[in-house]
Amino acid sequence: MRDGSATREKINQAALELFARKGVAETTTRDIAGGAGIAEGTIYRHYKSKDELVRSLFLSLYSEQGELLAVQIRDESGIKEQIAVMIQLFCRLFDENRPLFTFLLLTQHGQLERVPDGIVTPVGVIREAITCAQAAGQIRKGDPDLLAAMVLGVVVQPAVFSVYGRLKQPYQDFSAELVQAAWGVLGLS
Amino acid sequence: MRDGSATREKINQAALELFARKGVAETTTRDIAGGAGIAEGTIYRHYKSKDELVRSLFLSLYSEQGELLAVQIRDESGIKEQIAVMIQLFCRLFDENRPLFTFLLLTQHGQLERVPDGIVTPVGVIREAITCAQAAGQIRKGDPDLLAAMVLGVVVQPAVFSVYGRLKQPYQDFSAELVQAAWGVLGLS
DNA sequence: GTTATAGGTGAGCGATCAATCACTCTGGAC
DNA sequence: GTCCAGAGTGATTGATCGCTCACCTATAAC
Repeated sequence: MRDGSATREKINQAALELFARKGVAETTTRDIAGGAGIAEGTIYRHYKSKDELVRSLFLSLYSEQGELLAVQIRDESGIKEQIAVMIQLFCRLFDENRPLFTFLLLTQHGQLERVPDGIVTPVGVIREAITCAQAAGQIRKGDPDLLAAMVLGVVVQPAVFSVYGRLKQPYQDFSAELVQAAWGVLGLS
Repeated sequence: MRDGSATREKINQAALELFARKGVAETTTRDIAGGAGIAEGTIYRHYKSKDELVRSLFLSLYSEQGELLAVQIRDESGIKEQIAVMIQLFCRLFDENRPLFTFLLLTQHGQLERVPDGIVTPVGVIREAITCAQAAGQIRKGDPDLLAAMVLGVVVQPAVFSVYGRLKQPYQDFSAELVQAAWGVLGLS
C-alpha cells in the first residue's frame, strides 16, 4: 500500500500557510488542495471536515510548542533561567516559523475553549515552572494561572504587533527586553 | 424624516453580541437582522457590506476605548498612577461589557493592519504615557512601542484566558496584581 | 395635495463553498 | 494472475450566505 502520510503533511503545510496569510474562514478547501498540489477530495481522506483539520492542526502544533518548552527548561533549576530560556526559544522559533505562530495566535479564540485535558500547553509549562518556584520560595505568592497568563502576555502581545507591522524592529531583537519584563512581572529584578 | 440612528444602534448591539459569541464568520447577516428585530435588507441601508459593518464597529469601539483611557489619565502626572488608573478602568469596563472586549480581542487580527492614522488607540495612549515618563526620567529607556505592547499584553492575555474560562477567579479580582505586574514590566517597584 | 426623500421590508438571485461519491490507480498478499 | 484495500481524483450537489431590488411607509418641505 502507498503511504498517505506525506500527502497529509502536504495538506497541513499548505493549510498552515494559507490560514496564517488569509485567515481560516477566507481559506477554502479548494485553496488548500491547490496549495498542496492535490485534489480537493483527498483532504477528506485525511480529515472528516475542514473544522477537524483546523482543530487537529491547532492541537498538534500547540502541544508541540508546549513540549518543546518543557524539554528546554527541564535542566534549568532557577525560575529566572527557565523564563530566559523559554523566551529565547520562543523568539527563535517565532522567527523561524512565522506562519505557525500567526496561525496559533489567530485560532486560539475558538480553539482555546476546547483544548482537551492531558495536553501539554505553553501556558501549562509556564504555570508549572511558576508553581515550583513558588514552592521553593523563589518568587512571590499569587495565582499561578494569572502569573503564567501575564508572562505569556508580555511575550505574545509584542509578537502580535510584530506580525501586523506595528513594531519597527524585528521581534527577535527584543529578546533581552522581553526577559527583563517577564522577570519584572514575577517581581524578580 | 424618520431617524434611522436607533435602528443603526440596534444593528450594532446585535452584531456585537453575536460576533462575540459565535465569531464573525459564523454570524450571518440573517442572524444580525434577527437579533436586532429588523429585516435583513435594512442592514444595507446603514452599511455597504458586512465587512464594512465589522470594520466600522471595530474602529469606533477601539478608538472609543482609547479615548476613555486618554481622558482618564489626563490629570495624573506620574506614570505609576497613570498605569494604575488605566488598568482599573479596563477591569471595570471589561466586567461591564464583556462582549465588547471579546469582539475587540477576536477581530484585532485582520483589523489591526488597517487602522487608519489619526485614531486614538489604547496602545497609542499607553505609548504616549510611556514616552512622557521616559522624557521625565521616571522609567528606563527602551522602545516605547515595545514597552506599550508588553504592558498591554500583561492586561489583555489574562482577559483572554478569563473569557475562555481558564482562570478560576473573576477577572476584576486581579486588578491589583495586574497593576503590580505592569509596573514590573516598566521596572517600577 | 403633491412631491421628495430617507428608512424599512423580505422574497429571491447569483455565487460560493464544504462535502460527496463513483471512479481510477497502485502495490502488496496469496 | 487475481484480488483487495488504501490512496487519490474531480465533477457534482445541496445548502448557505451576502447582497439586491422592487415595493411600502412615514415624514418634511413647498
